Amino acid sequence: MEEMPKTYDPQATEPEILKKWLDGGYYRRRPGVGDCTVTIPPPNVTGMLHMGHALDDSIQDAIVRQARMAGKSTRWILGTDHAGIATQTKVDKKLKEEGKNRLEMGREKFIDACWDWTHEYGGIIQNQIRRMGCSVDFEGERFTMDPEYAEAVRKVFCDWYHDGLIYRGKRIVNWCPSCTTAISDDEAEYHNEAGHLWHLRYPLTEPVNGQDYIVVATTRPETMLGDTGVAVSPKDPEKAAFVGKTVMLPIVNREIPIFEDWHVDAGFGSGFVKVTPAHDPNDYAMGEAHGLEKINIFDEHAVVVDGYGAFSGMTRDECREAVVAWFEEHGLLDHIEDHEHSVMHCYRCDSTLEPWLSEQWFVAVDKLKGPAIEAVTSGRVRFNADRWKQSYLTWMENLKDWCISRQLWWGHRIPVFYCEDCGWEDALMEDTDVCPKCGGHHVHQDENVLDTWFSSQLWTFATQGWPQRPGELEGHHPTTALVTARDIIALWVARMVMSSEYFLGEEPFRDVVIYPTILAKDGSRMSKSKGNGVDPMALIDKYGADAMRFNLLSLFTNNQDVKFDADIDKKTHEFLGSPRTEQAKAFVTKIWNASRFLLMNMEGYTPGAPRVETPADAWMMSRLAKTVAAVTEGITGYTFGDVARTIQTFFWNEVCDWYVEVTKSRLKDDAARLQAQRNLIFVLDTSLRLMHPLMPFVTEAIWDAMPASWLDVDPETGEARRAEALMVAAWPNPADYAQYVDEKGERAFALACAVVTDVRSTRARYRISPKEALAVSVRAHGGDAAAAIESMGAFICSLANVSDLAVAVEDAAEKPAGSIALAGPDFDAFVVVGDLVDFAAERARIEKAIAKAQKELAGAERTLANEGFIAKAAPEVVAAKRERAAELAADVERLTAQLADLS
RNA sequence: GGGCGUUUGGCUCAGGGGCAGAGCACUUCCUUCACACGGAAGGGGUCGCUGGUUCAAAUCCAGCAACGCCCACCA
Repeated sequence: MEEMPKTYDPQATEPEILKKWLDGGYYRRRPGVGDCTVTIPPPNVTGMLHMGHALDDSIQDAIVRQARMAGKSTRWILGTDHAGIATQTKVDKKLKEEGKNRLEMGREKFIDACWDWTHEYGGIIQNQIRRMGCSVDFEGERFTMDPEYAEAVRKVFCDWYHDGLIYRGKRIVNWCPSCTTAISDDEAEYHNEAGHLWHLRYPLTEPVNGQDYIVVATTRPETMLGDTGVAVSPKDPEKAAFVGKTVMLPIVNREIPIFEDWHVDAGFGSGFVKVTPAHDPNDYAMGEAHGLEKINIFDEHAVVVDGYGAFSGMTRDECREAVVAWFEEHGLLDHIEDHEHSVMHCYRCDSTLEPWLSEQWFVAVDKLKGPAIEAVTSGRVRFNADRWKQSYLTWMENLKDWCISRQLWWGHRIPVFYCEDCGWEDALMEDTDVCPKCGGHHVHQDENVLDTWFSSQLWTFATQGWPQRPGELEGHHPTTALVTARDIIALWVARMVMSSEYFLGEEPFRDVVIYPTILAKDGSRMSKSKGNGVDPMALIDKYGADAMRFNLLSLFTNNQDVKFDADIDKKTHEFLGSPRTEQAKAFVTKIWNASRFLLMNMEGYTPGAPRVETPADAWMMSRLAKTVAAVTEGITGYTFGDVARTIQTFFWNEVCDWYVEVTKSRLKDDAARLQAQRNLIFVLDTSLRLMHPLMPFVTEAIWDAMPASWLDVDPETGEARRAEALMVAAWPNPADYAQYVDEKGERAFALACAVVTDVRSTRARYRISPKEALAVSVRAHGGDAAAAIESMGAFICSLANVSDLAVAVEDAAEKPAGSIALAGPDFDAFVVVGDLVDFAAERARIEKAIAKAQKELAGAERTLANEGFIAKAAPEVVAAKRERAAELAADVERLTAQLADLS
C-alpha cells in the first residue's frame, strides 16, 4: 500500500486520474443492461464554457457515471453547435481586427475562416469538458456542420418541403441597411433613446362631427409615405364615429380607411395610429387582418424608392426632416412632444434596424405541434418540475409558423434550386447546375442559410447515425434525459420534440431536466458586458474540479435561480474566490483525510464481509443502507441538491464524527481489530462509490490507493473481483443493503450519543480540562432504554479514548456524591464533578430547561384538550402528541427533582 | 402587459399542515499520533405583510408589497 500524501492536491492528482480514465478507455460507449443515453446540449463554438455549462455538464456526468456503475449501457454524446449568427459575428469581428472584410473576401473564403475558428474553439471547449471530469465519448464528437449531420439537416428540409410543411412568404424582418442583411430578433440590441412623438394631421375625406381632420401620433413620420390605413382602439367610444371613414393621406394623396384593431391602446398618443404594414411588425399584422396594401417605401439601403417626388433618394433621416417640414409648411403639424422609446440596433454596426418586408422561408407548424403537445401531456416526455411543462405547453399552443431562413453565410445553406430559364424550383439532396426540367444551365441555389435551431432540433438522432445508419439508434433513442437551461425550452426543447415525433414517431428524450439559472452574487445575470461572470476553469484552478462540481450540484434545488457567491474584482474582473466552493473543497479534503486515516490503520487486514458486532455498527450499517437508497433515488430522480446534502451529512457528520471516532478503540483491541477494519473498509468503499458521480477525482484517487486485493472479494473463492477503476465499479444496490436497516439500533445509538453529548456539555460548562477524567454513571428508565444503555456501556466507555471520560455505566440507584444530574431521553446521567459544581449556574441551567419543557408541555396539553384535535387528527398524530406530552411531563418532574437535589 | 419564481438566524440557502433546520460567520474551549480545509460545546429566527381555510398554518388559498427571471410590446 502506498502512503497517501498528507494533503490532497487536486492540481497534481486530477490530471493523473484523467489519464487513467482516458487510457483505460472507460469513457467509450459501454454495453450493459438497460440504457442511459444523454446528448450534451451543444455549446456554441463561439468561445469558452460558462457556469451554466459547468452545472449542465456536472449534472450529466453524475447521471452517466451512476448509470455506468449501475451496469447500464451508457452513451454520452459530445458535440458543438455552429451557432450561425453568433459565430459569424465573432469571425466578422476578428477579420475586422485583421483589416479584412467578409464582403471583399467572398462567401467561400469567409466560410473557410469560420471553419478555422470552429476548429480552434471546438478544441478549447473539448479540453474544458475533459478537465471537469466529464466522461463523454470524446471519440464520437459531433458538430452540427459535419457532413453526416449536414445530410440529416438537408433531408429534413427536403422532406418537409415536399410534404408541404415548408413554404416561402413575405415577412417583416429586422433589416440592417448598412450590412444589407436581416438580423434575427434574438440578436437585435435594444437601446432606449430620447425621441419625439410627432402629432400629424390627416385630413378626413368627409367631416365627422364637424371635424375635418384627425391627428395621428408617430415616432417615425417618414414612414407615412407607406401608410395604408389608420387604426383606433375598439374600446375607445370617442373614436367609434370615425370607423369606416377615410382620410386622404397627405403628400401621396392616397385615400386610406380608418378601422378598429385590438393592437391599439386608446390611452396612448392621440388614439389614432397610422398603419404602415411594410415597415412595422404590428402594422404588418394589422395589415394582414384588414387586407391592407403593403407598400415598401425603402430599398435595401433604407433609401426612399422612386415615385415619391422630391422625397425619393433621401435617407431615412433626411426623409424624416423633409416630411416634418412639409407638414409644418402645410399647417398639418399639430404638435411635437418628447418621447423615450426603445430602438433596435444592429449588433454588428450599430445602425438603426429597419423593419423591412422581405421573402423568407417558413415551417408550417400546424401538423407538428399536435404530436409535440401530446408527447408532454401524455407523460411520454416528463419535465422535472410542472412549471416547465406548463411553459412548454403555453408556448406550443401559441406557436406561429417558424421563420427558418437567415441572410447569413455561415450555416446550412437552403437546398432549394431555381432555374432562371424556365422558373423551375425544387429542394434537392444533391447540388445541381442543370435544370432537370428544361436542361438550362442558369440554375442557382437559394442564398439563405437555415436558422441554427433548424439543425439543432435534430440533435438527439442526427448525432446517432440518422438517417445513414438507423440501427445505431436502436436501444439509444429516445434518449434518457436532456439536461438544459430553461431559456431554451421553447427555442430548442420544443423543436426537438416536433422533429423527433415527425421523423421517428417517438419522443427525443424521456426526461427534461431543467436546472436553475446561475446568477452573479448580487442576483443579476452573469454577462460578458458586466464582467461579472466566472470562468469555471478559474474555479478548477483554485479549488479543483470535484469542489466545483460538488458545489454546483448542491445549488441544484427546485428553485429557478441561484446566486453564485463568487467575488469578482470590480475593475479587473478577476476572480477572487467563492466561499461555498471553498467549503466544498474542505469536504473533499475531509474525505481524503478520513480515508487516509483508515488506510493507515489497515495493518493485518484481510478481506471479509462486514458484520454487525456493536451498537455503533448496527447504527452505521443502517444509516449506510438508507444513504444508499437515498442517493440512488436522488441521482436517478435528478434531485442533486438533496443528494449533495445527504452525502455530506452522512460522510462527514455520521461516518467521520461518530463512527470512525467510536471505532478507534476497537482498532487498538487485538480481538476486535480485524472485524472493525472490515466494517470500516466496507463503509468507506460504499461511500466512495456513492460519492463518485459527484466527485469523481478524489474518490478515484482514494480507490487507487486501496490495494486491489481488498475489495469485492468472492466469498466462495476468496479471490478479488475488483474493477480496475472506481468509475466502472459496481453501484451499490439498495436492495442488497436493505437487510441492514435497523430502526431500533439507530435509536439505541442515538441514546448513547445523547449521554456523550451531555457529558461533553457539562465539561464545557464547567471548563473542565479535557485532560481531567470525569466519572459518569447512568441510570436508565426501564425497558428498551435500560437494554440500550447496558449494551452501550462499552461504547460510551470507548469514547473515553477521545473525550477522556472515565465512565462507569451502571444502574446507579443512588446519585453519586459530588455529581450533577443530566436528564436525557429515557435516562439520567450523573457526572461526578466534585467541588467544581457552581450551584448558581447549575440551578439557572436547570430552571431554563424546566421553563422550556413546561412551555412545550403547556402547548401539547392545550392541543390534547382540544376536542377537534382528538376527533379529527390522524390517530398516530394524536398518539405521538400524547407520548410527547408524557415525556415532557416526566422531564419536568425529573428536572424539578434535580433542582431540589441541588439545594 | 403576460407568465414564473423568491421573501425562513448576520450571510447563503434547505424544509413544506402536527417540536424552526444546515453550512458559513459569531462566542468559548481544544494543536490528543486522519484532518485547524479539524474537533467539541454554545448564542442567535414572531418563517415579508393582511386576511381566509383547518382541530392545527412557516407550510394550503386569496390579496398586497419588495426583489428577480423569462416572454411579448413600446404607433
